[in-house]
Formats: sequence, structure tokens, C-alpha cells
Amino acid sequence: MAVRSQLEADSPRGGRPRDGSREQAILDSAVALLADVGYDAMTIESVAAKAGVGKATIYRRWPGKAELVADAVTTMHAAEHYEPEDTGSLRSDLRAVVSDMIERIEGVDGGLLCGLAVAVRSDAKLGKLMDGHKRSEREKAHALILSRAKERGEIPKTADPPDFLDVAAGLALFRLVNGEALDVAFADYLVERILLPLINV
Amino acid sequence: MAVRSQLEADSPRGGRPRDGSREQAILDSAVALLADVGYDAMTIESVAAKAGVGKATIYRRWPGKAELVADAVTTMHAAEHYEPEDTGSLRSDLRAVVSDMIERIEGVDGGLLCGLAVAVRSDAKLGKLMDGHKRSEREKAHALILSRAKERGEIPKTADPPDFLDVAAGLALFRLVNGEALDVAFADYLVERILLPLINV
Amino acid sequence: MAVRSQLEADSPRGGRPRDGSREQAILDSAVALLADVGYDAMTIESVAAKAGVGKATIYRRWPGKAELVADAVTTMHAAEHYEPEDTGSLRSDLRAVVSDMIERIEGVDGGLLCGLAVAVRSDAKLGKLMDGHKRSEREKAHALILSRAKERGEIPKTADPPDFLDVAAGLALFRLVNGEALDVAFADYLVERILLPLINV
Amino acid sequence: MAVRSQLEADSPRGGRPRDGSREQAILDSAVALLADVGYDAMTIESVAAKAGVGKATIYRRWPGKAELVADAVTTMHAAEHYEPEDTGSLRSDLRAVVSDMIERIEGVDGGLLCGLAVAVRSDAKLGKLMDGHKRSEREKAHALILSRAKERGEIPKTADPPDFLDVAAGLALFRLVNGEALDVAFADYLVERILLPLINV
DNA sequence: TTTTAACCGAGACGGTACGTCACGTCTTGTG
DNA sequence: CACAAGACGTGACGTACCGTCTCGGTTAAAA
Repeated sequence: MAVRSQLEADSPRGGRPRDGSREQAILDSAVALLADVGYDAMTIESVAAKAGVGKATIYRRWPGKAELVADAVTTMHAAEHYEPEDTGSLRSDLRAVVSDMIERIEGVDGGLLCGLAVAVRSDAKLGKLMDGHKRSEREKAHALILSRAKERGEIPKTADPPDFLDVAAGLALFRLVNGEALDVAFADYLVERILLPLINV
Repeated sequence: MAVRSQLEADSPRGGRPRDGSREQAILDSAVALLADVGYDAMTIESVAAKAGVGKATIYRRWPGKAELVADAVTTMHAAEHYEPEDTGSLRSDLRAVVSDMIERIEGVDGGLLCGLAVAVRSDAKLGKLMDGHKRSEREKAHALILSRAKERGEIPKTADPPDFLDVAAGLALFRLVNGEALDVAFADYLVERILLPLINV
Repeated sequence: MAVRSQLEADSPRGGRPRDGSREQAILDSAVALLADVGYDAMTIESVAAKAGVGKATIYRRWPGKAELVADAVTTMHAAEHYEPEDTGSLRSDLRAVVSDMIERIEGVDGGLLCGLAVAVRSDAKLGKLMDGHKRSEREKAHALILSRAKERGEIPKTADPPDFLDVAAGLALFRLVNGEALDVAFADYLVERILLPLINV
Repeated sequence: MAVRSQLEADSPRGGRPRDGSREQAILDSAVALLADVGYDAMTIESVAAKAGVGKATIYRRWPGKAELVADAVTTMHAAEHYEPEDTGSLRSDLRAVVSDMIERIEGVDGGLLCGLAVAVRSDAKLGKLMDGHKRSEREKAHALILSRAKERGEIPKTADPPDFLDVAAGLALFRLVNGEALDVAFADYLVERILLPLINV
């Protein structure tokens, strides 16, 4: 988790404790609405209504919309358990991971990331808090693909390519922002002209 | 240009013609305000006031804020005349172009691109219209850097690397969205571990 | 007529003369729209459209909406040629004229007069100009009814009652403004308890 | 009261209850502004500002400007405690009440009543709700003046004249609408030629 | 057990930007 | 010049959210 709760565990004295289930209901509703209608059209009021929760219950936990969204996105990524299968070759492993990534970006991630970036820019602290999980997932996938390729003998044991999954994600996002299609041709280009060359230095 | 005017050349006869100078005044004001205060804090009313224009004159030309911003960003990019100098070597040429790009992204582009992406996603047609100029600028720089390197003999005349400037821009944007710093270390990493390997296949 | 034309017959020098037919088209459209949608919802733009006329052609003749409406109402009243029939007795003459008046008020006049009154109050000059025709019509009816009653011997030749038709119109308008019904009972009351007593002093 | 609150006593449970003091603050501001600047120039925003209230707080209670004004006028009339003094004779009592009425009409009532009439006609229910208080005030004054005259022996104990104060108000309003002056001569005429004859049948 | 304080859903509050619409004026081209 | 068309600056309209606040009621730990 990340920004949530502002005061993670303080309030030393009495009173009814917060109901943890609300937290999840709110985040779930936020994720659903982000995917449905996008960042701008998602309102705190709609999140509250969908979660069956009062607005104050949201503002008690997050200082504003941007922070709520940050947590919602983090939650969303945490939910996906990114474990690329062994498809038999480096090339096909890359193809699989790239296809998967593109699918996700086209689904929701793209718009969310961009909408979120607005929040990031308006409050720089956010950004620093929110990338933890995602990065580690990417790094795990990176290491896994690489070690398989080494075991297969496709690349030398000493190979140490850069963060090629970041490169893939960045290029995909960039094309999205520019309104270009994320199609099969792009996936091909990405694997053949960018990723494989970077790994096979 | 792009979205502007809704009906680029419609009602052929009758009535006072639109005053083209308003168009520019509005876009200029929009660009200035975007850079000053950001997407959210930029209001249509403030754009109108700064441009010395009525709100209706804006809404007559653009259906909403998102579309106006889309055009404003396009205009902004059109204004920049991207001509990378010859710094003497491929490596330093890349360093120069990367530094320049990072600077621009940190300045305004980043937030704008992201804010824009929201608009893009809510109206898919926008995206398709707005990348023309920017892409061609990038392609010119790409070709220029490459031909210089070939003339210097740094790379073979037959080299045909992928769109490495897109890769650089994408990775930078990606880090921005994730709240990571776009610092000198990143620029180094980008040039040494990504761009040069991609070119020197 | 009344306010119309601002400069009734001036502009001594050349140029295309005003097209008098426009005047009537505008007034007709204004009357129709007033009756259809009321004062507030009647817009200059809709009058212009219905009349097939440019807005400037209206503003060239009348300084504003209020004045146009003033003329339109006057025109409307001028159109009705109020000649009460001889029904055989003073009482039935009064009944006839009262019924007629109520009908007219319920139809359009009521709302118009009230809407118009707003204009009157915002520009006091208007009022002074616009009552001419209507008053003279009322006075003609007043005199006619009275002379018939005298000829029939219902009232003395020397009788000189006050402007009872004004009283009738005023009371009807007042009830309208107060949201009370203008029904048969009211007409009865008006004739029996107000008008006849005022005449038969 | 009248239109106010749309649903006088609806949502029985939940939520912060409406603050009744806002209601009065809004109506007071509306009355003041109506008197100051008139119906057209009175804007909802100015009412809100003067009352120290958000626009939404007004629109939560009234569906639009017309209905707010309707209530404001009703309130205004409710505030005036109409108790005509005993001036010693029927004639002077009538003069007093007529002068008072004219003064009020010239002040604000006239324009308000007319502006209101527009609302009345666009929503017939309004009218039926809003005349209660005013009528009863008029009736009280009517009865008072009459009983005094009877005590003085000016008119027979059995006299039962029609609603002469309605007649007076109606005629005054009618003249106002027609742009005729409500001056001393009119007051004279009203008392001598209309009211006294009606009473002294 | 009673108190107490923070929790909860609901929704009113003061603001503010939105996008629409009409005003009355100005600017075209065509008679 | 008048005219039809319609763009212009202006400013009010009514709507929708923002983030805060208040209400009656609930819930657990502290007294």
C-alpha cells in the first residue's frame, strides 16, 4: 500500500475504530469507475455512492481525489500476479509478456497512468510512493525471463541487459499518448527491433 | 493543426466570417496558462480573459476544454523548431538530444502530455490527428543524428536502427509517470545502456 | 403606432431606403411568439428567425426588446376592432363586453400585459407612448354602451359614470396576477356588484 | 408561505438537515435586491452573494428565479402589517388607504407583481398558493373601514358593498401597466368616482 | 455499566468551473 | 445605405463536484 490512511496507526485514545472493510470497498469502486469512465469523469461522489459509503469516510482516509486514485491504481497492480509462463524460447517469452502488457494498457492502464500523472505532477510526493510494487513485479519478470534464456543457452550467463521491460512499457505508453495503435505490428517491432537487440548485445 | 474549428471550412456564404486572429490569441493564452498553472487550474474563463475574448468565441471553435488543450499542445510543439546541433560524436549528439528532451518534459510537456492523454482516450479521433508534426520532427532529428554518425564513420553506412528517439521519449515519460526522477544518471543510463546499444547492433 | 423607428422619418440623404414590409413581418412574428411562449421565452433571435430577418434589421428600428414588445402589443390591440353589439339591454351589453375581455385576457393579454409591465418599469418612457390606441378603443366602447342605455331609457341622459371598463379590466388583471380564476362567477360579480352600481349612481 | 422548499417535509431521515436560517437570509436578500434594482437586474448570484450563501443552496430550495421571487414577494407582503388608522371619516379613511397603496405600488409592488405574473402564468400552481395572506390583509382593512363608517353613521348598518379595495388595487395596477401616472388626481378620482359610489349604493 | 469519542451514511453547506444561451454590437458580401 | 447572416464580448443561467460541516445513530475501548 502507499498513501492510504494519512495516519496509519495513531489516534491513541478511545472512539470507534475505523472499519477496514470500507477501505477495500472504496478502492474497489474507485478502480471500477476509473476503468469505466476515466479519471476526469470519476467523481468522489460516484465512488462513495458505488461503495455505499459517505463522502466523509473517503476524505477521512485520503486528502483528495489524486491520492485516492494513486492508491486505487497501486491496488489494481498489486492484484495482478504477474508470472510469465515459460514458452520455450526467449523470443516467445518476450512476445508473451509484450502482448500481455499491451492488452493491459489498452484495457485500463494507459488512461489511468496518464490521468494519474497529472496528480503526480501536482503533488510530487505521490509519485515517490506509488511505484514500489509495480517495479518489483517488473523486475521479477525481467529476471525470470533472463534466467530462463540463460538456462536454455540463448544468451551468455554473464549477459546484463538494461531494464528492457521498462523500455517496452515506456514505448507502448508513448504510442498510446500519441494516439498510435498498439497492434500486432507494434508488438513485432518491439520484440524484434528493440528488445532482442538490447538483450543480445 | 488538428481539431480546430470543428468544421474547417463549412458555411460557405453569409454572416460575418470568423476572425482567425482570435484563434491564435486563444491558443497562445491556453499554452501560457497550461505552462503556468497546469491543466486542472487552467479554466476556460481564464483563457478567455487572457485572450481578451468571450467564452462563446472559444466554445464556437472547440467543443470543450480537452479539445482546446489538445490543439494548444499541438501548437506548442509546432512552434519548437527542433534542430539538434552537431556536437562532434554520436555519443555527445545523443546526450544533447536526450538532455534537451528531459528538460522539455520536466518543464511542461510531461504534465501536458498526460493531461492530454485523458482527452485522447475520451475521444479516440483526437489522438489520430495530433501526432503528425511531432513525429516528423522526431524523425528529422533521428535521420540527422544518424547521417552524421555515418559520415564520421562511427557506424556503418547500412545501419538501420529502430526509432531510438521514440524509445528515449517513451522511457522518460514512463519514469515521469512513475514518479521517478529524470536526472543525469537517467540520461547516462539512457544513452549508454539503451540508445548506443540499439544503434550499434 | 408608437415607439417604432426611433427616428420616424429622418436620414435625409441617399442609400437604400428601409423596406417597410420588414416592419410588419417583425411585429407579426413578435406577436405570434409572445402569444406562443410568453415574454421571457420570446427572444429577439427567434423573432428575427421567424420573420426571416437579420437581427440588425430589428435593432435598426427598435432600441431593445422591451420597445419592440410595446409596439407589438399596440399593434395587436390595433388589429382587434372592438365594436360591441347591441344586445338589447345595458346589463347584457356589459355581460358581453366583460366576457369578451376575460376571454382575451385569458388568451394572451394577461401574460403580455404583465410581462410588458416589467419593461414599462425599466423604461418609464415606454408606458407613456403605448396606451393611446387601446384607451381610445375602450373609450369608444364605453361611450357606445352608455349612449345605447340612454336611448333605451335605462339611465338618465345626464348620467356620467366613471371609466367602468377600466375598472373591469383592472379588476380582472388583478385577479389574474393573484392567480384567481376568471370564471363566470367573477363575470357575474363584476357586472352586478361593480359595473351596474357604478353606472346607476 | 408558499412555494418554498419544493418538498416541505420530505426525506425524513439521514443527512444534514437544511438550515432554516438560510431560507430567510435568501428571501431577505431577494426582497432587498428586487426593491433596489428590479426583477431583471436581480441575479441569482447577487442574491447568493448578499445572503452569504452558495448558489446551490438557493437552487436546492427553489427551482428557478421566478419561484424564488414569488416567495420573496409573498414574504414581503406577509411582513407588512396593514392596519389603517381611523382618520375620522370614511372619505379620509379611503384616501389614506389609497395613498398608501399607491405608494407601495410605485415603490416595488407594481413591478414585482407583474414580474411575478410571468411566473404565475408559466406555472399555474404558483398563483393558487400565493395570495392567501395578501387577500386576508385586504379583507381585514376592508372590514375595518366599513365598520368604522357604520359606527359613525356614514353608511347604513346593513350596507354590503363589493370588495372595493380590490377594485382600487386593480385599477391602480391597470394604470401602471398602461404607463399612466398614479398621481393625486388619480387618487381623487378613485375615491370620489369609484369607491364612494360603490359603498354608498 | 456507563461514559466517551471517533466512527458511520447521508446530505446540506460555500465555492467555483462548467457549457449554454441571449443580449446588443459589429462585420462580412450582395443588392 | 439596407439587408441576411452570423461572429463578437459580455454576463446570467442552471448543473455538477469540490472539500468541509453537521446531523442522528453506532460501536468499541476507557472509566
